[in-house]
Amino acid sequence: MKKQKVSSAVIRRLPRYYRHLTDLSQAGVVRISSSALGKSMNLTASQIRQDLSCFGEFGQQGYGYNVESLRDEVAEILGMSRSHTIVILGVGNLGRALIENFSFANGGFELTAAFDVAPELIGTQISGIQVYSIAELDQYLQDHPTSVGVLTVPQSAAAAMSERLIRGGVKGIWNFTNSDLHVENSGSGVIVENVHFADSLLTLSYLISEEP
Amino acid sequence: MKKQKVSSAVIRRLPRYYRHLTDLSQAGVVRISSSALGKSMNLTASQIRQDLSCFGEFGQQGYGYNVESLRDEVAEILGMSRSHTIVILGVGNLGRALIENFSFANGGFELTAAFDVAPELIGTQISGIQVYSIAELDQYLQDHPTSVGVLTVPQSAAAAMSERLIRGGVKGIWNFTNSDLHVENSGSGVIVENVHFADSLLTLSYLISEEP
DNA sequence: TAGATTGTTAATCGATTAACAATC
DNA sequence: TAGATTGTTAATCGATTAACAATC
Repeated sequence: MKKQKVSSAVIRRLPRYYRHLTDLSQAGVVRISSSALGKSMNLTASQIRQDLSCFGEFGQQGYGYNVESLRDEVAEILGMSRSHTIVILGVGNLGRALIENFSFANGGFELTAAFDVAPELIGTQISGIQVYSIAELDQYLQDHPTSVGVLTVPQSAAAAMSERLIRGGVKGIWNFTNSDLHVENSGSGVIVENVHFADSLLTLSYLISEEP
Repeated sequence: MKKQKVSSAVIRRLPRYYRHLTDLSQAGVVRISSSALGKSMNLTASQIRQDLSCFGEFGQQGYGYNVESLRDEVAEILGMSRSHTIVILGVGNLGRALIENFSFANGGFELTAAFDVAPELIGTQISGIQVYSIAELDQYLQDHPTSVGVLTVPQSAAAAMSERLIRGGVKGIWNFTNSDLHVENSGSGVIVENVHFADSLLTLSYLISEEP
């Protein structure tokens, strides 16, 4: 794998490559050219070749790319085989929705625990995942090295929970609270990935409002 | 409001401006300069002035911007005062989480109905929102002009539901299914805004895997 | 008035697209 | 071999940053 800083634009396209290649593979497609893949993904062939060249040489002149092996390469690039572990903070509707319906395993993540403050939830299991008291979080993280913490807590709790996750040694925070976490100054190198529903809907609002 | 095509990069920053200005306003801040706002949002002062200049002149030399009135301008630009209506397709965990916990009203949207196939849900209300049978969708959209449809259905149903929403005359689709909808060829001008959890988590996976 | 800060024009930087020699 | 298609270098396009006259 080449060592060069890969631009964020490229990184954000990688999961789409993975998704499309998975679909193609399941549809039985064995090989594909950059121009065919581009057509199906709404990208130029140039861009696809340029993107992939950040990571290596996966194609063959005159042939194109083998769908399955390219898919595997992208999975590897994305770190999907690294057995990351993940815990969820906040078992409200959204936390529960993720636990019950989101396939962490498909992304190479193992969901190991959930945490909440509600006494009626603590000690129960949801889809086989144990719910602990938030009070046990720090100890848990110490005992169980964890790659990512998911923040599905109320916005008012976001900053404090984020700090505890960082102190607990997570490498990333998947933030569903409608706020910008400030982790730069922690010097921890922790990555925050935001899923801002509200921002997303407002973007849509703008786009439909501008229509003629 | 100036008429120029505004770049997607700028549009995606607008909700963040709105969010930060709301916070500032609630914190009692009356005026702010582009450089101070930039510092708090991790943008350059230039970029902020450049962004805002796409839509008009909202500042004053030597003073900066009035927080509250800039916030109101951004809200207007985002179309938040247009009384958009919205319906949810799919009342699983995620649909329910949105109905019960997401404040559509904060974004200027009125949530008017939900649809599902489950007999035990149809006819009930969730947080005051009536759940209809998916079979009634087309008639409903005909009777109640709707701005946006939210797709929280299983991926297998996404394409069909998307088509029915478009035929029903929505202007936008808020897509939570892990798939790329192809609406370009419908010639309808419908806007799709995606919230791809899986892509987001894979991006995070990449970023934490690259760390030293 | 002097200092601060805007909106805008120009300069720089980065990302996308095009072109093409290499080669399967 | 001839045709197809890659990886990469060069050209273009767009977005961000810097600079500055205008002015509150």
